[in-house]
Amino acid sequence: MGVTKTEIFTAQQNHLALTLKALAHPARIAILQHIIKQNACICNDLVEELGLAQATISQHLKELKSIGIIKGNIEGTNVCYCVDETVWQQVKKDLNSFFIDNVNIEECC
Amino acid sequence: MGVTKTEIFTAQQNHLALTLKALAHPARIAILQHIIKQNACICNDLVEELGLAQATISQHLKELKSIGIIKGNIEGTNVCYCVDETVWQQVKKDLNSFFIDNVNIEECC
DNA sequence: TAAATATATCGCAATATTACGATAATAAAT
DNA sequence: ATTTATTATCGTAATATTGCGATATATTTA
Repeated sequence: MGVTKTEIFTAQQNHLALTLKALAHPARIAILQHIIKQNACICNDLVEELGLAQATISQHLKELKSIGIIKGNIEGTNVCYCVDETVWQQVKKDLNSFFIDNVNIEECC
Repeated sequence: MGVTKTEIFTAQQNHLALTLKALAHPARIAILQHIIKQNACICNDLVEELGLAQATISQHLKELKSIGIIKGNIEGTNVCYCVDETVWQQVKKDLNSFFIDNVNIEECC
C-alpha cells in the first residue's frame, strides 16, 4: 500500500501526472520563472534569490531536469541552466490537449 | 524540516503549485477525464471504471474538490459529480498565463 | 422499522517528498 | 600543488501522500 498504481492508468495519464508533479511546487515554479526572466542562470543565483539551501535548490533543479524542461550547461565551476524550448513547448501542448480536448463542459445533473 | 516553505513564495506561486498538485496524479486525471466524457458521474462509476477502492476514489474526489475544479450534487444516495466550469476556465487561464507570459525562451548560454 | 445502497471519514501501513547539513566532485585561480 | 568557488550527492528528520479495510452517515426501498 501507499504506492501509486501506475499500471492501471494509460501511459498518457501517467506522463501528464509526472509532468504536473514536477511543476507542482512553488520553489520549482519560482525557479522556472527566474530562469526565464534572466534567460538563464546558475544554481547559486537561485540560492540567493529564493533563500533556500544550496542542497535544496540542487534537488529541485534535478526534478525539473527529470522531465527535461530545463537543461544545464557546464561553464567552468558554474552550471548554466536554461529552459529546453522543445520540451517546454511539448508540455504546453500536453496541457492544452488536456484542457482543449475537453471543452464541452456542462453544469451538473 | 520537511515542510514546504510557502512563506517565501508569492501567493500566485503557491496557488499555482497547489492547483498543479491537485491535478498531479493519474487517478485524478482519469477521474476528470471520465467526468468530462460522461458529463457527470457518481462515485461508484469511478470505482468500477478505475479499479481503485471506494475509499481511495472518495479521497481523490476530495482533493479535486479542494481546488474547486469539481463539485458534487446530492441526488438521493448518489452524489453526482461534475466539473465547475468557472474554476475549470480559471485553471486553464492560470496555466496559460504561466506559459504565455513566458514566451521568449532562448537556448542556453 | 429494517435492510439496502452510496458516499464520507477514520486509522493505519508503506512509501514519497521536503529541507538541510555535511561531504564529495569538479574546475578555476593563486 | 593548494586554495577557492560552484554544484551534486548522501544521510537524515519531519511531514505528506497513497491506498485500503473498517466504520460512520445518509437516503431510499421493502
